[in-house]
Amino acid sequence: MDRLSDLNPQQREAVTAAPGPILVLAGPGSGKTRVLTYRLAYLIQELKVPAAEILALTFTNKAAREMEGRALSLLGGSRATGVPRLGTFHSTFARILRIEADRLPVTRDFVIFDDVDQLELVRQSLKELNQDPKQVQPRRVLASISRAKNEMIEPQAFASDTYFTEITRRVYERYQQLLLANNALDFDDLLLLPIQLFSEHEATLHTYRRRYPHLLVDEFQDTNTAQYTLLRMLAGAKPDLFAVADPDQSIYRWRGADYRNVKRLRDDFPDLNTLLLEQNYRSTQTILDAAMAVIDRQPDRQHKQLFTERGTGDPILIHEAYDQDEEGQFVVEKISMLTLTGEAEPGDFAVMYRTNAQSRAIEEAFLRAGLPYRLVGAQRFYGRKEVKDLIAYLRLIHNPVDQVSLERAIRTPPRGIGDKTLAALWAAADQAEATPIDILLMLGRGVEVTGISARARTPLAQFGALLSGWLEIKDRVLLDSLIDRVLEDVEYRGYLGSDEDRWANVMELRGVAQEFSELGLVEFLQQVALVSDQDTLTENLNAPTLLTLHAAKGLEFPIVFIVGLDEGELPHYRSQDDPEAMAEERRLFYVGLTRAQDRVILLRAFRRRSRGVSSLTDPSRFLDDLPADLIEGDLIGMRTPAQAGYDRETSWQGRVPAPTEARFQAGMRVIHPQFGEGIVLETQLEYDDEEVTVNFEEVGVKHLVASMASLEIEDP
DNA sequence: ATCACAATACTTTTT
DNA sequence: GTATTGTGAT
Repeated sequence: MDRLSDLNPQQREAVTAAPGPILVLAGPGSGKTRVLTYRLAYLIQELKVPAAEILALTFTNKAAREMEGRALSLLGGSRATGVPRLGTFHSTFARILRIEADRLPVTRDFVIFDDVDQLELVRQSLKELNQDPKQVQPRRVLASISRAKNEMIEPQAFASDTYFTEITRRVYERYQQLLLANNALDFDDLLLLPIQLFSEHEATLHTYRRRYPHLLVDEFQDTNTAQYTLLRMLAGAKPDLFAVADPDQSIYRWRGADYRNVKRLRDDFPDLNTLLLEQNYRSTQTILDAAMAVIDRQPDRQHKQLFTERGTGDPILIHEAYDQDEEGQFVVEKISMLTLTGEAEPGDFAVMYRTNAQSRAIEEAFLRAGLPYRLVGAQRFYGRKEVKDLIAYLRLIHNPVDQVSLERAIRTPPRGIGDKTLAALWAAADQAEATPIDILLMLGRGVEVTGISARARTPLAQFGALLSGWLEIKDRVLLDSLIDRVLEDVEYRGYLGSDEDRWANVMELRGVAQEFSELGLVEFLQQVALVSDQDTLTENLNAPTLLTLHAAKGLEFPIVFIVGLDEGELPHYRSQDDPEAMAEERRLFYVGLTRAQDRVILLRAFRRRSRGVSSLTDPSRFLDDLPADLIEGDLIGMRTPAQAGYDRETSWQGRVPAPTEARFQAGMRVIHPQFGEGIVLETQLEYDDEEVTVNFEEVGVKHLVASMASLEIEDP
């Protein structure tokens, strides 16, 4: 292969390794995706493997598409041997399930339930079990069920040692029944069912083993038990398996990902060929040193010496803003400055945060400045009400036993059908041993149905008539015409009123449907369920990108801002008492740092608003791990002992009464052990403390808490 | 009986 | 700031 000279010796060794079980342990920015793509091309061009025998699995659609693009350009026009199969775990096995639907408890028209639909089923199950949704949180139950499914634990095997787990076990059982009754699968089923299928029908497993003797896996450290099991099944005893992994970038533990699968792979394949990629092609040495300092604090971890030939580069800038609004303002100002001086383009910047909710303050800063930005994810397009409404109609038309969609569609827009009418409809369906859809269609034709009152009949019959019209044309007209007809029939535009934004979303979805006209409703609905908007990054806009640290994995930017480096935010407070979760927060910070090519700018806010209340924050513990010689900025030595504040607030005796009078006054000269002398600009009494703004001669304006910052009034 | 609006509780990360 | 539940008007 002529392009092999593009690679360094380590990369070349990996790409040209003899077929067999191969694990490439790679650091960030070491060209993982590149190696994976070259391997794909190498198999086809040098080893003459028919492309159709290669199955490449990724976690995101973005990664799959990127690989596809790179591979195509690498292979040129030589695709005579077919096309490699490239896709996410979920979409790949969803496809296989449709092919093998005869052996499944669902038909090949099954729909995929997203988290909102799943939650609906959990609520329904809880109601049937006479559980108060206030006492047993549906979200918790669902999370617990999902965890079990990722670990391949069936309802019967689910351990129920507490009241909560017993409830969960029963809900789990009922939830599975409801899914099947709706002819639906959830995300976890897309992996679980293939496992069941393969273990029950060995011949089928062998068919797929023969079809794809060559496996490629990206981000192997993110596999969960179900995914690992599937890989092992497909791999067989003597596999050609090429996996790339970076355990330090494992950030999906909450989704069942287990980086220990890397170790399991070693145990399961004793002849595993493990290769290392340590040279980094992305970042400056300063950034790598900082990142290593952060990740080396992790216990039980093999040290990786990351190195680059890019030189030292700029120090890492740390800034403490007053609150989240000022944090956003600082980001925007910094970007404007660096763009104006010509040091960078708007598209060179990324702003990363722990939670989607944090994007708001940043967005507002951009909006105030009148500057454009790109937002990844956040308010998910497919999660919007208007979008879900339309999808509910389409799902109902495609799969009439989908009761979750029926309930949603029949209620929106409001047409005089409420709880009582629906209850009557379900009851009538039960009695007639038919589906609610059958009853609706009958009513639509003017047939009398016992159990349906005169009052309920009119709106139900009207809806039934509309439905029968849609079912009749669904196979004859193109997808976008079907959508137009539905929207028109239910007067959806009128329902939205003058909300142009929401109508625009509906039209955008119609636009996506238009692209799927050829492929049809099944493919469209699957796409809608499995493709998240995390993947829909508009490439052509030259503007800063706003995204979560999770969404940032696999990407790189010249200049990276990470905001919200406060205790409770990053690390997130939900990870506080679980060491494994805390370790993951650290890896998340590591991932963020290593996205940067040239510069990293870290921000934290002294005061932060969450849940409506504004409170003071402590700087993130991760800031302490950055070597002093790599950083510059105004936070150095600022970290306050977190416990000092806690002790006072939680003990009864030592409770400090709220100061009734400010000790400091504007204009006073004060002295601070670290910051030196300064003048008080402003003071403010805050529930049990005094907040002082001081302009220090040496270090500029600082916000301090009087009781904690040993601030002294200077004698005149 | 249904629907709009107000009050209330809750808030990680994503296929 | 948002999802869910409760209440009062139609």
